[in-house]
Amino acid sequence: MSGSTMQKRMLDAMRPSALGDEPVRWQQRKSAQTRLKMLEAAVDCLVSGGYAGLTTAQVAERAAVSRGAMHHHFATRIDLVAAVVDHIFYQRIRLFLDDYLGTVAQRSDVELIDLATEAHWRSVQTREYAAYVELAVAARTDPELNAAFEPAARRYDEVWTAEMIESFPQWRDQWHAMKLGSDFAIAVHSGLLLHRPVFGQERIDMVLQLSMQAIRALYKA
Amino acid sequence: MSGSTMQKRMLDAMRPSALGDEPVRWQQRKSAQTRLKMLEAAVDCLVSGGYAGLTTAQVAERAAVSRGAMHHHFATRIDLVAAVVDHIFYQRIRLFLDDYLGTVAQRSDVELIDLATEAHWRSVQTREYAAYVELAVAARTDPELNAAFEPAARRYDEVWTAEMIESFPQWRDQWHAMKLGSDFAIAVHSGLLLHRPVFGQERIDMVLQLSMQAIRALYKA
DNA sequence: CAAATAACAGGCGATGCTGCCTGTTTTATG
DNA sequence: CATAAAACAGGCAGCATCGCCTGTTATTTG
Repeated sequence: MSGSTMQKRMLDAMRPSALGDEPVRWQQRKSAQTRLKMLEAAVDCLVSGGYAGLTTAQVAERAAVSRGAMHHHFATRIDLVAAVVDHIFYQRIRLFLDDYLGTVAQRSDVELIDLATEAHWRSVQTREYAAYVELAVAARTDPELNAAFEPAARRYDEVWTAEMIESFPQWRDQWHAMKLGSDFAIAVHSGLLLHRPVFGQERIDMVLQLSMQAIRALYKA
Repeated sequence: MSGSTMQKRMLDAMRPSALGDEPVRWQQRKSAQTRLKMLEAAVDCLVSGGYAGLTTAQVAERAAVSRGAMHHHFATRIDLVAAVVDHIFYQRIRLFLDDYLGTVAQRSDVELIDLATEAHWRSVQTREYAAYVELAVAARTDPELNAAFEPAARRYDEVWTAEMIESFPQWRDQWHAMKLGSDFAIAVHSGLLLHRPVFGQERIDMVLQLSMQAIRALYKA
């Protein structure tokens, strides 16, 4: 299984429906470009102001587009939010793969788990993950957001699981352990991120080390 | 070290300055009662509507007090928020101790770690922890809130650490390991809470089991 | 080249929140 | 009992945001 095949399959599975084939018309290209500019501005708003800071006026200002253009692409705020949700999950997959696949060349099987775990820890420190956390937390108390968020989150989880089974056929007989290790890493890393301001780097590193030991022990058993 | 002594010491360390000695005047008692009613209403708002849902109007309505009474006790919204922060940390300590100390009677030393870990997992499933998460996440993007939250969070962490050393003198020589286990449990549990809607109970239980093994292994080493 | 359509610009009223303000009632004090 | 002070009630202006609306420009198509 080549890295590029894996990358293509996962990205296809998570690609927002709005991003179909590459358009040829100038208008459509410009439109898609403006749309992307607004989505990136929305991520900026999420990171700097949280879900409450994701307002149509703020996004329009950051993206340097008029409120009219905003309304043309996203009729209501929740339409924008739904697009941002898809965009964030897509970017999370894309950025993780870019990072991880750049490290796996010429490595042995056992090293891959460590590399994947380390890549995951790096991935939670990105602005995209910060935006994801804002959405995930806000979705717990906002039914409209949750209606867009939870299905996307479930699909992301399914793609993640399926890919793990496909990409590591050598461990197919113990994929339950792989899934457990993945869930474990996800929980530890996001929890560490939440408590980072209080814990500080030193205690973070200690917990990361302990977690890695637990994951390695899981594969030996 | 008796449980009640430990309980008193920790609660004293985290008690909000507003809660001094028990007042005797009717007015002051009524005032403190109203104040508490507003703080509890604020927690309700946090849990059901997130930090953005913590508005002065909503809190006043839930607490069934006028906006004038609200303003009398908390001149500005941020004053209310700061009081809520202290209230939440105090309640977290109080509820955890109520739970944990109710389970430690007649138990051996090694069991205490398991019991404390289980009590901690229960504590993150309370409405008070849900409110804490809302505040912790919002504090990352709201400087005013962070100015009230981070000092309180650090103090909570210090009280927690100091108490661990005081309460388990038999393991004083390996308190670094204890601290690491505590940090680890905190990270795993809060991370699991965030991903609970996607993971589901079964995978949650698996990760909890794996985490407990890692903690036990930590104490054997 | 003309008609149609897509992309974009900006304004308006409604809504909800905040801070402040002026009264009213209840309790404490000399 | 009179006065002060605390606790509480409710209203009003300022501000930001949202959804919707009417124009304007640029591109496509017959």
